[in-house]
Amino acid sequence: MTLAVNSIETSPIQVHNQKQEQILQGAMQVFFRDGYAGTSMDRVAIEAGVSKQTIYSHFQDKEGLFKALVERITIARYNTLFESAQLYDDPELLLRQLAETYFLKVAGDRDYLSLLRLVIAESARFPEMAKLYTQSVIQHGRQMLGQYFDAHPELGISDSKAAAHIFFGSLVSFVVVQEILHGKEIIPLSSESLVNSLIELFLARTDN
Amino acid sequence: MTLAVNSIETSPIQVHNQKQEQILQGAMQVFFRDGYAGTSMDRVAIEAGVSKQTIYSHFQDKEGLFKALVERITIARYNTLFESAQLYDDPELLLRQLAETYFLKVAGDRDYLSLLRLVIAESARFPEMAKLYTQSVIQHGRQMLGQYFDAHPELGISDSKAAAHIFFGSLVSFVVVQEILHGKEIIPLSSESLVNSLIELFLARTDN
DNA sequence: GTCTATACCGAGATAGAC
DNA sequence: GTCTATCTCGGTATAGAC
Repeated sequence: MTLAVNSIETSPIQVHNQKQEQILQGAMQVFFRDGYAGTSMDRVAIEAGVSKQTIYSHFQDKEGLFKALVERITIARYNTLFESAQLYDDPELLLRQLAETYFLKVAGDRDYLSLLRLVIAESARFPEMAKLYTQSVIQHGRQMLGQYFDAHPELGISDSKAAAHIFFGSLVSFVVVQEILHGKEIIPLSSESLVNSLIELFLARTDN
Repeated sequence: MTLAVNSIETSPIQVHNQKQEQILQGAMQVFFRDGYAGTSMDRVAIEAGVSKQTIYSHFQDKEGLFKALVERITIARYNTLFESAQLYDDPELLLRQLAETYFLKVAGDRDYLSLLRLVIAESARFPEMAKLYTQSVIQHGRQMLGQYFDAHPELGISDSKAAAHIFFGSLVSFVVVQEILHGKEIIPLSSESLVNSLIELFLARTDN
């Protein structure tokens, strides 16, 4: 019951979280590269710089570590995806900014790409994970843009939800095809020309 | 050097291909369900109804079996994806038929969905496989539709390649989100409303 | 050409020292 | 709480009988 007031050690809780963070950092590298089944706990231990037993003292088992990792990253990163996005009233400005934010934060970031690939890869084994991703990312974006379309009838969009899917779906499939499926080495297509064509399509009725 | 004219055995080549076909059928079930790293050769042998050694006599190793399987399915299935599609001159008919063909053959077929998921999942480990898929499926569709757009300037499409990506990308992402990422349990969206909205967008300039 | 049996290694998970 | 050492099982791949 002695109080170690002069101890230079950080508090137990701090140490706990620091270790967990360290483990998750290493786990991310390996899971993102090798997938769930391809990842060995030995490699995670090496990559994180801890022993295997330390991992098992912080997480129940391999599945628990994996779920904790993906949930953490999905929520942390995607809840802030469009937080910096200003809701311009001008449609062209808004659409352009949404697309540029998405390309900057997702297509340009290896970790985002790896997470997307991993969630798709494990969607059959871990359906809850896929649902969390869909809710955090897709639903969020679709609802926001759908509401915007509803508030701007001059765009002449009859089905705002479907239109929002088309907009974000074009961005997602661009990333999937060009970056993940190596499309940029086979069918070059710049993100700028995609965005310009999207603007052209969605604003066709206002230009006339 | 005797000719076994009365033999009731099938020819060696026949037997060879039959066994290979049998192995590939079993391998497909397991690889599609468990992914590359999650698949064991024992399970493939059980599923295919042969011994493990038989597999190794027909294919070099696990990697060779996997590559042979995916190449075979990708080429066989996707080269015939749009072969039945009639090239209607009317834009609405054409777009509608392309979308319906895609949904019928891809979204409605568990094997197509599994192949797409698998190719994405293994795109880092097997980039050549991803490139083959991109060439056989994406490039094929984009080129065909891009040429159609170029031949129909009345649609007012300035960038035919980007527009073709938007069209097919919306279909692909619909399948990825709704079917693979379990979106249909979270954000219901019918394929009909998607197609109608696509038509609305792409034909906006001809309606006026 | 196909089977059964086996070699050998690396996987996930745990015991026990400190 | 963290480490080293170890258990046990299932993995890929092969040897040898028929």
